[in-house]
Amino acid sequence: MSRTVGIKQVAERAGVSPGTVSNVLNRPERVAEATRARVEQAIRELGFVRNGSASTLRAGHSSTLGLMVLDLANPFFTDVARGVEDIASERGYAVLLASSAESAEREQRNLRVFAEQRVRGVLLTPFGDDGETADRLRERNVPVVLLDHPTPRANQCSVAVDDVAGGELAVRELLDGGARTLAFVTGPMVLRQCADRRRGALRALRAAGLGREAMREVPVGAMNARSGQEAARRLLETGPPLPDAIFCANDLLALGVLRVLLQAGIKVPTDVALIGYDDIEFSAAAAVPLSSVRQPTYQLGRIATELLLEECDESAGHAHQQVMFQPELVVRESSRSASGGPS
Amino acid sequence: MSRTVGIKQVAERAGVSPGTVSNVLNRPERVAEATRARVEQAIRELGFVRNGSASTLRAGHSSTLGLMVLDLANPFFTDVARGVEDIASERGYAVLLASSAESAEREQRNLRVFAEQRVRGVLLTPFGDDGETADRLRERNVPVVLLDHPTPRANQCSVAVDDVAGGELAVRELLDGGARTLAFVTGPMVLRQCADRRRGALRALRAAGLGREAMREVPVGAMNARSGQEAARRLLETGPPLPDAIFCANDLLALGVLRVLLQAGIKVPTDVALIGYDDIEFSAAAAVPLSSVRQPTYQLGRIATELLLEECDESAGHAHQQVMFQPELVVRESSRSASGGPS
DNA sequence: CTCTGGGGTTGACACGTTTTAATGACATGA
DNA sequence: TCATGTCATTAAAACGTGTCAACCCCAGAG
Repeated sequence: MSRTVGIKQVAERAGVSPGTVSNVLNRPERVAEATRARVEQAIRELGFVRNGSASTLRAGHSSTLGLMVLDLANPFFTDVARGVEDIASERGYAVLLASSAESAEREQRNLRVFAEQRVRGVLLTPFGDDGETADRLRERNVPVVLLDHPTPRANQCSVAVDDVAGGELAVRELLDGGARTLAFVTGPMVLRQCADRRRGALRALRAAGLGREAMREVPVGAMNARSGQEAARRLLETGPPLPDAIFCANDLLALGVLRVLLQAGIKVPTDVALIGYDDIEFSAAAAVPLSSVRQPTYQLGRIATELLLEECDESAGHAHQQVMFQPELVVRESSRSASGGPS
Repeated sequence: MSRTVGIKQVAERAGVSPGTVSNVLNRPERVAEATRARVEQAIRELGFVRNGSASTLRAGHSSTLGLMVLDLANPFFTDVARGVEDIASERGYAVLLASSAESAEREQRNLRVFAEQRVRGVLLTPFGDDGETADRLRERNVPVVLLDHPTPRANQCSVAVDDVAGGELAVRELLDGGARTLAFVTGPMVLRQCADRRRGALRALRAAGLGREAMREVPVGAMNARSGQEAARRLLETGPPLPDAIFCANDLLALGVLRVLLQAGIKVPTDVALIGYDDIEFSAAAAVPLSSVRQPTYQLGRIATELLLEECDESAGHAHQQVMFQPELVVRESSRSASGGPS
């Protein structure tokens, strides 16, 4: 029935004061070789583990970062998370991982948990794009880096990929394949990712001399495969004249769409061309290997974390940065038929 | 330059003592209607957020659960995590999510973070199977529920799926399809999942009157698609007589294998049959829809969390349970050719 | 009138750590 | 011998919350 072992018990065992133990833990250089060894042995013998809450309470903030993504089930975000964790743990930070599951309510709830835990900083892929959420955090002196979300404002860091350019790349590819009528399968427009990719798509249309009526929009509630299937069914039901090509705001959506199309006996890309976004690992292995728009996912997480830690480290004068990567088109089989597509 | 707002500031503003504010937060029924309203308003006005570290410090434990999985990039585990988060947040608990990335060192490091944060309990998919890790946690009075890991020991809870039965199902399916020589693509044998599925596979072989030499084992370092590709390349390189069928310990491995086979012009299932494990969402959408072994993934997370919370709630006399689900075979196209397979 | 009881509220302490100013030990130089 | 300085260690005071015994007030009973 060993009582909880704290810095005090360690001190007693090593024959020093609690303050010295604390010094061994935090500024080992200030303590004499011999005593340090004694303390360290006592720590091992007692199996002491520092009480993080007490440290946090005393310091006013923890050594934990909060990472909030839109959807943990999306390989895109787990890749980002890998990048975040790698850097964070390298620097001695732990990561509190949470998913807003594309719901404003869950986002707020999770941010409250972050706040209660007094996380040192937050990496946020916001659900809405108003920036209000981030502002509220900054008011509380919590550094925030926007993740996969650009910002025009100079008072905060952000790391993002140019989704307008990406949308343009995708649709240009479809148009180059010969498509003249399109469908855009997308999640809710409050998601900046969707809105920007749509803008890019429209831009590509315009550049090709087509009006926006050439692209039918098929909005669904979430950015996952299930919603993709729903979208495809809706497309099939509402009219036989299928579009020449479909642009999905997301690879998950695209995989769902693809599945339903194939089940309905529709050939991809011969009957309908298809392109997704994110280039998740599974896209290359799909029934018809999926063309997509690749982003430097892992890098996104790394860079964002580095910026955040730099901002947390008040010693260094930190200049806010808005990093913007360029996406890259990955052409596989789904986007244009071997013949060059319908014309 | 507002000073940090704590229970004390709230008390002052509401004209009550700090103790009362604490009561409003933790035992609202003990405080009179009118004062409660006043306090709650003060809380809103000041934007007060309870300091979790202080609570934790005082209480001796947080209201946070630790969840450690083998691989966050594996949809199997993100599904489990969804189940965990749903139950946890329903009961007012937060979830500290960590991935051991199939590395003993990372597992230990993350568990140390859990320990420092004084998590209330841990859901653990252990990397090794010796049970020592779980024991050490229990010594510290941290309730542990083993997740996706059965235990014969009556002194702890566990939730698992019968992987031996699953391995048997998978291989029997391949044998029923006419296969006589097999390959087993698997992660390291320290992973219980791999070891058990292998045992099941061997049992199926025996039942069919075949010796263990009928199944060639192809071990790889990790349970992901990249490793699957590596395994397939190794199979292709080492000899033209390919096995009739391949059993992968994991859908991720199977997707990797599938990809390389198809690239090499090998027809699945005509030339080689293939079956995976987990039935992740992407398997159905693969180039050749993947046969697999389905587990009640989401349920796994839910039940495990319920058990853990029950164990944390010391008031209720908690009886340790070992829950074991049965897996289910999902036959798609990859496991047997339309003709009934080679014979 | 006093006594009793109970609901509502308070004040003070404890939780485990970090930090700061103070203390002690010891050597050096005057 | 004493002043001075350096280095290692210590004692004590926070940090913000939860708990618990004590307290106050008022109603109802005697």
